[in-house]
Amino acid sequence: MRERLLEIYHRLYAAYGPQHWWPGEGPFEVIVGAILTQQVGWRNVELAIAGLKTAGLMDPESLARAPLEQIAQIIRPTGYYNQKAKKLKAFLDFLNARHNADLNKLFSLPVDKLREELLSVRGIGEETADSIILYAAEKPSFVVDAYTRRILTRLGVINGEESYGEIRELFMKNLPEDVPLYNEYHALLVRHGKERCLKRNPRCAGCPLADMCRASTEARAERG
DNA sequence: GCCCAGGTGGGTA
DNA sequence: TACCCACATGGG
Repeated sequence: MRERLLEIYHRLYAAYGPQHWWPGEGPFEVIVGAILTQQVGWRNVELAIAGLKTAGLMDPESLARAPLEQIAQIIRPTGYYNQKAKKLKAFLDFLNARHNADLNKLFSLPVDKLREELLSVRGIGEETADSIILYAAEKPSFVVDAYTRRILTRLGVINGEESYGEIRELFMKNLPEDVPLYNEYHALLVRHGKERCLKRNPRCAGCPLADMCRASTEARAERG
């Protein structure tokens, strides 16, 4: 499995190159972006982040002081804006209550404890927690998303029914614990996922994983 | 007009 | 546990 996961990584890297994730500046902006990107395209998130910066709210203190309604209006382009405004507030309340509003204190926790605390915040689920750990705290926690599941299923690496935690463990138990590797791997899976090759490129022209896809399809056919 | 996008939490059986 | 639903805007 280790060789297989590394082969996929090397193919994607050769095809797409470094993705320079996370897009954005600084740990707080990464956290805000991780919450705002839930179930919405990144382009919409950029609009919201620009709006927060213009309003002078892209720091924990200012955002914590801003009225919920103001935040909601600024982040409208990301959809679910009322929910997401509450999620941002919930994180800030947590940071203030548990870590004296200091991101460095939060990030000084061991990964498991950090993950557990993030998951206790209303509105932060597994993917958002892992995104914050990996891309804001820069600690090793593999991020699994819809593209990850779709691509691995297509390649026959998983059957698609696995839980988030099972897929995360598949990566973390088979790959070296390496932050830059986790960073690039997840970013490349998203990059590849956006190709939508199944819909728009049925013949897999130029796809770096085309032969692996075909082998998986044939193996499935043989099993019946 | 329709479908999808770097999810999450709450409710019901 | 396994579904089902609400949350909502912008781009193809």
